[in-house]
Amino acid sequence: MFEGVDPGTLRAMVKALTAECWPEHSIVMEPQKTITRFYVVLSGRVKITRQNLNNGREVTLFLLGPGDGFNVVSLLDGQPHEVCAQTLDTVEALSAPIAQWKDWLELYPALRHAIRKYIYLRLCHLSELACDLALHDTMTRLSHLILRYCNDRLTCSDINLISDLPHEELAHMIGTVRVVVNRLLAELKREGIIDTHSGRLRVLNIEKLLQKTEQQLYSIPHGSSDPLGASPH
Amino acid sequence: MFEGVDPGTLRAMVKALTAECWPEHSIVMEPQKTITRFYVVLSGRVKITRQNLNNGREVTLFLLGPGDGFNVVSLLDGQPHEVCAQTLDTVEALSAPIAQWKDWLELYPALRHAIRKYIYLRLCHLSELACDLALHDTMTRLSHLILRYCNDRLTCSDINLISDLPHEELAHMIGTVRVVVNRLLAELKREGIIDTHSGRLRVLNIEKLLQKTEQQLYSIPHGSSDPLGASPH
DNA sequence: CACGCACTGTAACTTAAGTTATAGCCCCGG
DNA sequence: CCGGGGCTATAACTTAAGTTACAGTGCGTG
Repeated sequence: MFEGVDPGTLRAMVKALTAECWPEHSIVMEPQKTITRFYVVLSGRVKITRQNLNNGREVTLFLLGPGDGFNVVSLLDGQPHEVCAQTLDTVEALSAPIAQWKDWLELYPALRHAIRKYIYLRLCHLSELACDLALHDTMTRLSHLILRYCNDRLTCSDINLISDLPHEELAHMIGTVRVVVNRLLAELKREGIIDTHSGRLRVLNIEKLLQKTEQQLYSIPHGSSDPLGASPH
Repeated sequence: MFEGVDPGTLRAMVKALTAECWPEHSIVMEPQKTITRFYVVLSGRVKITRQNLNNGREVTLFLLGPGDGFNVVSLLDGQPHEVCAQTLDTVEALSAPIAQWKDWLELYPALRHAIRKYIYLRLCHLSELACDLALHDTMTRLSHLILRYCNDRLTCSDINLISDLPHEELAHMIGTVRVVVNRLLAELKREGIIDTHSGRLRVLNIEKLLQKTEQQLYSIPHGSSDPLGASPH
């Protein structure tokens, strides 16, 4: 979030920031407050969600951890937003009024660049989410989710932010429901791709997990008169 | 896109802009070119899409018309993006290299604000799309689409940008397929909510269309034991 | 140490929505 | 005025994924 911003600037800013703390599973802000302050998470996780009051469904647009900022729209002169921010753990955060942030943005080019880059990441995340929802089945979406939050692509023994989430929360992140996530995780476990012990998700075989995301490839396309005579299967 | 930017600034900019024109149904740029130039549409429509090569599915992230800009990510120092821009009509556009736009952004605060606001709108649109896909059924999504593109909420006799699109394109905008859109439109027609003549979609009853988006409310919730003392079985 | 609570695990069933197929319509060009 | 291409319309069928229900498991607390 603040990469490339020099320590002097940060020190100047920190005096004007207010520290706040919320217990786990509490609501950080209601829609009408989405345009008053911009927050930076210090510890704990916050989810930005939206609900459908008719059918009780919920979707998580962003899962934020230490170093993440939220209420980006407020920095873009936006209107109040129909989103809800909720904590998943005990959360500490710093915040300042929007007007203050705007002053800083005018004053410090490095901050401007950092925020610009951060907004870019947010845009990417949202378009990823929308594409996933529109183009892929639930298994592919779940695999994507696990892969995306593998913090280290090589070792991949730890899936921070996500590894201890209940199935319900995972479901919200890929636009489905608890039972389906459970079903899919059971399948992945059966195939030795993942493992869950004491409520922690671990990836055992990242190659196989990657294959899962493209499994549609392997399903034979009906007619199946193959071009080169070699019959598959 | 350029609201609030004074004519002097625009005049200064226009000299450095390159005019381009593409025929309908042509590809404007490939993913690797998404970080070289920023475009502003003068006439015609452009769709920003993403595809799933496995199952041939496609989703339209943005439908842009005159006055819209595209390649916003490039202004945010982004990486190349796996999106594809295609024209729906003959399209005229102005463009300039990213570096040029960045200079302008530093020079003209009004332009900075305009772009900021525009990016906000894009973020909103994407989060709307993601929420719709995750939370609502296809009928609700289609109704939302029609309502959103009703250019005038009162008269609503014209659905610009959308009214002459083939069902296939509408389907891409709500993450479904042609046949389903056709089915849903047939239902809306049967109920006298819309009308299609000579390939143009028109809204006849906007109230009823609004109701369609919340229809989940009216479906009786199975058991239906009354709220006043009946045992929930 | 047992009670309750929050979560996981599964099975049986239902349904929305995707797939396949085929017929008809309309406009444009030869 | 005929034929073909692109689009609409509709029906029959299939399936992924959502729903309901209930049993099991583990953990913290009184």
